[in-house]
Amino acid sequence: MTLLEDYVELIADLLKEHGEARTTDIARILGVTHPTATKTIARLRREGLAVSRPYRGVFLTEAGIALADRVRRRHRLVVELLIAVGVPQESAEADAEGIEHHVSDVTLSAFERYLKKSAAGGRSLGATGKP
Amino acid sequence: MTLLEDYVELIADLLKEHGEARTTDIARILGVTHPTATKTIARLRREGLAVSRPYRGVFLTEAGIALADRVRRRHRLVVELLIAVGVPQESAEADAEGIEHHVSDVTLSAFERYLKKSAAGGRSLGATGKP
DNA sequence: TTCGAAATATAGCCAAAGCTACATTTTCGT
DNA sequence: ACGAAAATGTAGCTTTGGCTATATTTCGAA
Ligand SMILES: [Mn+2]
Ligand SMILES: [Mn+2]
Ligand SMILES: [Mn+2]
Ligand SMILES: [Mn+2]
Repeated sequence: MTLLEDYVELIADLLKEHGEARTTDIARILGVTHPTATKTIARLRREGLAVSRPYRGVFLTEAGIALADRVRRRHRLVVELLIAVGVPQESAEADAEGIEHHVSDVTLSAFERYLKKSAAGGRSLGATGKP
Repeated sequence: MTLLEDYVELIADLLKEHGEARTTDIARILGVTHPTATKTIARLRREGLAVSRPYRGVFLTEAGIALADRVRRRHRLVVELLIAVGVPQESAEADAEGIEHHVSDVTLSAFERYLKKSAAGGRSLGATGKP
């Protein structure tokens, strides 16, 4: 289940890394068929998050860029939190993809505080191996 | 977004507490309209998780009960984990409702280990107030 | 330059989770 | 016992995220 937010995040990445974001690449990377990607891109346009012309790539609007930034930050914090409490990296990456979309701002702030604390003195908890 | 799993969990609770699970109560508690609840209950029947006869209540099959148990346990662990890392209780309860559906078994095991550890010696991290 | 491959577009279908509107059946109070 | 209120059922619509099949356009290699 790839949400609209994930498209925005990926498109921002592709634009930064390759200067372009093509439908085929988006579909392949997200593991969906290209009509599915096309339809979602149409929604991005409708909602003012992206612009695109037929047979040319997709580009983000200011609003799209802002959303991508927020989504990416939240994604990273969720992965880090999961790893910090001892979730194996692979599971953390996989589960974060779903979990991230249900993390409120309040919860995200708590994650940030926790990560700051555990980066400092929290040596006894989390992904430090077997007891 | 109330998933099938949440219906099963709630129906199990209602059956345990009141001996019956009525469509109206299910709908009211989940905050959906009754046709939505009815439709989901039909899916529960189709998938062998519940039985029901017109105008009588809903009951869970063995499979339904088993699912309810797993879902409830996972729900509780997610809430506890969130609280343990410092998420305010209200946000923990609210966000867990969405997060729970994306927590794999591996991640859930990690949550369990973490909670066991932090119950023992992890006094410096989590919901212990301001530093 | 041209033709085949790759990319893109479009049409039409599905399931889950939601809604409103309306019909029917139970239940309950008088 | 009866009628109104409550509960339940049903029809039909929406959105999001999927799919397959088919048409069209663009691109690249010979
Ligand atoms: Mn995601
Ligand atoms: Mn993500
Ligand atoms: Mn839930
Ligand atoms: Mn739940």
